[in-house]
Amino acid sequence: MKALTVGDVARKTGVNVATLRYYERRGLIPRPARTASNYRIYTEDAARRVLFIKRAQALGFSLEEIKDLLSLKASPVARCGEVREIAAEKIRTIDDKVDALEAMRVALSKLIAECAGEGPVSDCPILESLEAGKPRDLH
Amino acid sequence: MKALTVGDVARKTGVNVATLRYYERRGLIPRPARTASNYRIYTEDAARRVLFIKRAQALGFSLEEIKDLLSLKASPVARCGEVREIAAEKIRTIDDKVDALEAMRVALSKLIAECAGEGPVSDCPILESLEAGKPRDLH
DNA sequence: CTTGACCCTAAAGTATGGTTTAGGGTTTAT
DNA sequence: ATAAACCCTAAACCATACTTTAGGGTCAAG
Repeated sequence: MKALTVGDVARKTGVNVATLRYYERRGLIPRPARTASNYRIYTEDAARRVLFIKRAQALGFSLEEIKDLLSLKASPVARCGEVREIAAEKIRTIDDKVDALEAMRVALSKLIAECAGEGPVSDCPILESLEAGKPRDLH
Repeated sequence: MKALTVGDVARKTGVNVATLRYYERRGLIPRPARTASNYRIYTEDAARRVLFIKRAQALGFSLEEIKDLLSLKASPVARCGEVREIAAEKIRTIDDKVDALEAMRVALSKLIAECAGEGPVSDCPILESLEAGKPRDLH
């Protein structure tokens, strides 16, 4: 396998070189070998690992969770069920976020529906409903 | 109207006293009058304003956006349509977030469906799909 | 008159995921 | 041999919304 510089890995994976060094500090990618002049030397494996990280991020995993996923992946005794449970838990937190956003959406839609969009803000039903003493059924 | 200390307002609104001082620094609530010993003296109005802020936050508005809403509210020339437009724009960003979360959810569900939850992680389809060279139809 | 509950300020810390800066070597092409 | 393009480190900075800490006054009850 051929040697890659930090810039090569950055280009291959689409991340900033500073980000690669940051991932290394965070323990998400192993410390690579170094040249005599102290330059990092990566293998293709490192680039693959960065892509793993990016994909997991796209699925909503935090760097800490990805770190857990990676150590699970490297563990000889870990069971597939553990990974599945992490994914299932992530779905639950996604659902919670969606529910919260939907509630906001519904509340905002109601307010907009009440607002003709005309007249001064002193008559604005949206602002009015945000004021104390007039708690509409926003929840 | 009777005078309220920062602690009174905190209790009435359910926020931390440090948060009230923070809102003041951020320009979300006006600087209140002070006693001879430099204690903040609030009116009921201030408490109402804090509740406005909390409600707007619950609808997904950031402190900066709430600041805009508050100045619009105080403006004699502002039109109700401006508030409506801000709310409409907020709905659009909420929808974008929901869409992104739904996409994650779908992708994770597919992965979980593929995983029997048994066997070592070396055979885990979830981890496999996150690896390079095996980009399933996650999007 | 002392003690505990409150108040004050400025500054630093928390969490998340990076990016930017400062200051300084190395490698590559011309 | 020199300039551009890269590499290195440590530390600071960005956004968001607060909380915590440190060090120090004030007020009400007993």
